Amino acid sequence: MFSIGELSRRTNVKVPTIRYYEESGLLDAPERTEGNQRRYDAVGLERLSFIKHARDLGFSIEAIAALIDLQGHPDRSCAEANDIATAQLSDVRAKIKRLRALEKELARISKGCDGDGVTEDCYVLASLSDHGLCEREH
Amino acid sequence: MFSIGELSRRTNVKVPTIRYYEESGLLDAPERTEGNQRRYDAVGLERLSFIKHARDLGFSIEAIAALIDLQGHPDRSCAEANDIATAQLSDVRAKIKRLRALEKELARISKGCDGDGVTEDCYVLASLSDHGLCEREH
DNA sequence: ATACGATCTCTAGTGACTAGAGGTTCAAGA
DNA sequence: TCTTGAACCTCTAGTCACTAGAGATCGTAT
Ligand SMILES: [Zn+2]
Ligand SMILES: [Zn+2]
Ligand SMILES: [Zn+2]
Ligand SMILES: [Zn+2]
Repeated sequence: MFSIGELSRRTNVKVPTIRYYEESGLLDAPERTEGNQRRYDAVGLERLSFIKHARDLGFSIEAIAALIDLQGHPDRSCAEANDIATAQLSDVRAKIKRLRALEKELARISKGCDGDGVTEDCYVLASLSDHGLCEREH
Repeated sequence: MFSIGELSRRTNVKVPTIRYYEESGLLDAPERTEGNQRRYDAVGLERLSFIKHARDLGFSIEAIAALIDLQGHPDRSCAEANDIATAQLSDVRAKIKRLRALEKELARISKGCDGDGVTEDCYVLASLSDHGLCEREH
């Protein structure tokens, strides 16, 4: 049995975030001391580690709630878990694609200015004013 | 002179977003009709196009405000504009790097599950429970 | 017994919008 | 000129995943 601060230290999840997860329904409300302080056990620690890892991989709170729900039904098909992971992967890939397009344009834009001129002639400002200078869509 | 709806159509920025930009100080408050409706001119259109383009490239409202301020002083050095663009490029690159690490782990995780088993044996759920299965940090 | 760090609840703020309520104005057609 | 209805107005609240702070209480070590 350990306090919320101890749980925080063991998982690298901040105390207010742990309370937020409880309020959001991701974490079960733990036991309390007589003085109303939360006390966790190994199950709580494992659960929070799962949540932390999933958040680090970019899953939304909603997706994590669904995954936790699945975990609670060990004999159900895991198709939905697979769907959630696949959707997350697609999402990440879409973000990468978009960011790569931005990277190309930004590299071009920042290369066009050495920071030595005046703003009137600045290629950064000119580029932002005119998408026609961009080499592709973004 | 045209309405906010017309400005919205020409820039592909939604009407409430235009009002939000005005409230945030990015757009000057335009003239109003006797009945209190906003009326824009070419200058407003140009300004909003600039903002839209910068937002599409991922610049924050705050950065855009700084860039607009620089635009208003044509004879000042453009070093700051260059700094802002460079910082944005670094930011995008850092995001790409992180997302690529996530992509690798997520690809491994979702490949390890074909969605045919039960959740008890699911590699997706096992991987989320145990960061030790990950091949690298993320 | 006292001190003091940790914990409690509650409210509000972040960024960049988006949605909705309830009311007013504009412009086109009759 | 009148009427209709789309477009406009302001204001509040909601989104996501936290983060910050106030003010009060608790737990534990000395
Ligand atoms: Zn420059
Ligand atoms: Zn562009
Ligand atoms: Zn599976
Ligand atoms: Zn991992």
